[in-house]
Amino acid sequence: MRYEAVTIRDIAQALGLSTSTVSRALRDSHEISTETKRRVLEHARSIHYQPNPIAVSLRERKSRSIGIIVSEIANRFFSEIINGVESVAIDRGYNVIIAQSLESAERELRQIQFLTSRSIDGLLVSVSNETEDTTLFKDLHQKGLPIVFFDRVVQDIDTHKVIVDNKLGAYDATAHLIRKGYRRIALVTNVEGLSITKEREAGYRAAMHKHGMLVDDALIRHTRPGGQAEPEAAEIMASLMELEDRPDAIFATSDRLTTGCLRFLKKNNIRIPDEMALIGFSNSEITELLDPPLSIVRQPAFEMGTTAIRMLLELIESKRPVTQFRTQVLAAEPVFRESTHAKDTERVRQR
Amino acid sequence: MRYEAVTIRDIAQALGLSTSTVSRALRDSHEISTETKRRVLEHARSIHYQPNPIAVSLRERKSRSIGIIVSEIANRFFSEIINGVESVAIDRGYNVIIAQSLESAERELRQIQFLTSRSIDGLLVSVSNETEDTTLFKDLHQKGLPIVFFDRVVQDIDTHKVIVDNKLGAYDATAHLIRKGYRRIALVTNVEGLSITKEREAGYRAAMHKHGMLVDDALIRHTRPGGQAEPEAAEIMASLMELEDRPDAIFATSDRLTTGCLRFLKKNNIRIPDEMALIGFSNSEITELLDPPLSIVRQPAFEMGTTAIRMLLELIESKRPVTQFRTQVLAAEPVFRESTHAKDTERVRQR
DNA sequence: TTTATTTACGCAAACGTTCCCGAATTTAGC
DNA sequence: GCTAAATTCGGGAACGTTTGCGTAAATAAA
Repeated sequence: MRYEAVTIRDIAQALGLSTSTVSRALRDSHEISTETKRRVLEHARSIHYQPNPIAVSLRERKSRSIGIIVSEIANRFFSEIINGVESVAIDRGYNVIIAQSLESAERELRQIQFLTSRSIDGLLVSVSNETEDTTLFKDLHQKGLPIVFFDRVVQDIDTHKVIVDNKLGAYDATAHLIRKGYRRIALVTNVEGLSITKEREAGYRAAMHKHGMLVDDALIRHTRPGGQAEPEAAEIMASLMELEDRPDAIFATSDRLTTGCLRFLKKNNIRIPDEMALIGFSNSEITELLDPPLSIVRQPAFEMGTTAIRMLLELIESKRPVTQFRTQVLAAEPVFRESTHAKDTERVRQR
Repeated sequence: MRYEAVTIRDIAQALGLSTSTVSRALRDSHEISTETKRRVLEHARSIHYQPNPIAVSLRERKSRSIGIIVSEIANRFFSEIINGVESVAIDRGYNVIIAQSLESAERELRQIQFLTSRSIDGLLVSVSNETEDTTLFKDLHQKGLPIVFFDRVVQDIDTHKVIVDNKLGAYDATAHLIRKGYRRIALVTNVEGLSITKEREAGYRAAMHKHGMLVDDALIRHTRPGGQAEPEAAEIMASLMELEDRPDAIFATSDRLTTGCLRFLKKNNIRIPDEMALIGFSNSEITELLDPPLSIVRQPAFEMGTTAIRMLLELIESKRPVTQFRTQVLAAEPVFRESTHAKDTERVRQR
């Protein structure tokens, strides 16, 4: 069921040349006469010659393709990143193979093995929320496979990384809530071990302290590793609502968590923001169309993708081993809308 | 910058065997003694042997990877399809290479060439809204490359296809609007040449006729090939609003168009559904959280992905050329919410 | 015992490239 | 004129597999 390909040998035979000459002619080597080059190029075009990339890969020991693994494609944040990655990869002649872990460490392992076994030239990684064991990445990195981490990075591997300023983003969101008069601010956040979780929690705490508010650990809730964010957000919300001293605002730190919280609030007819304010990290393009329009912290996902792939290509195409690594930090952009409007009491005061 | 791989030859030398014996042992050939097999397997595991897929591909002339091209990844409908594709591909040992055309015929061509040049075993295609020239697909198909079209299919290529029942879905949506008392129903739809556009328009017309309403062509609007759906939806809406006899309902036939219309209506403070009802094809998971909750026609995207890849694998793994092709039709599911609630007058009448 | 058959393995070609060497021919240097 | 240096090309190995064919040893059949 395979369609027969035209090879370099076909050209050679047709023109009475050797395969080496044809190969060199096609690659515009200086040691081939212009006349021969012309003949080869012309004939190659006429029979629609296409080099076999598999053979080239085998010979060159590289594939001009890179792998990217994210937790899930159907998440605007990640698909935007992928768009960014693809946009520059294509220009540079690289193919990108996309894989998703679906927040499963096992599946992540399997996908990575699949990718590396396909001799990709480099790897772009945002780890799943379930991965604790990072030896696989360490091994690959040590073996010389170029890796760039983005978003959810693993701390103790020394390579290029690109993240957003999660701490500042979380700080801004929290400070905004405080300014608007909210006092009991719950943090509905990701799995505890994740780099982004730590950073965002730090931002939350910093804002609270800065404004002289004490942090109630009962209001800080993490999701479970490997779990589904949306239903977990609902669980968390339910338990928060049972507190004798309920929160008056929610800060959710991911797309799915935010919509999960919103869904819960609407289902239970809890008015936003009067009874409960809501702000969340999100890259959805329709948060302003929600009811109410949602305050969010938006991450520069596309840009994150482009810088990550640029860093990776830098590693791949470097002549000698790179030892100087950097972590690029992008700014997150808070967008404040109705879901965090000033509290009733505050509104009165502000008049 | 490449990490040295462990090959079959390493195993052979270590065990004093030939590469052919090792190869056969690894593939569990019957002509290798169980004892030798045991030794080979054991040693292979101990040194973390991983077969080089590039070499296998070159030898086998197939790559165990398939390509999929969609208009854009960052669209819930397509990312769900991809999820479906991936879920069965992984199980069957296939890798899927994802590409997006971004509604550009040129980019589509380039991506397809890239995919095929990487000797993929098969191709999953939903064409861009800009493609008119389908000779590329015809050539590939004729050369024997297994192709399965999904969603936006090209009519005159005889191969497996999977679509949703666009006509029925559009019929349901339109009939629903009519039942709810809307009379001037505008159709904001995709590029004219697209298969899905024709089918959905046919459903719209059928519903209108069935209910004894005449179709006003001024209310049927198509987007331009290659354009951006959201801004175009806004344009279309603006021009519809300038009609002396305005529509009282909008039926948008894609995700982006629907949100584009919604955004326009909200920006111009047009009340939904009182001044204008809205229903649209959409696979967004948060349409019920919008303001107002949106009536939609949801497509079984994941299932579309799984059936498409199954069909493709059927073609790929078939021993002899397949000549009997089928088109699988999946049912779309309408979900009615507030954005198409009964018209004021109708509401009164219904009491 | 001899012959036929099976078992278990090695040799070498092939997949389509690239590139190191060597060699023939032409050109330059004197 | 002769040597040295370009110039232009071909031979063939290599990348890591798989597999057709050959063959020695072991076993079965006679």
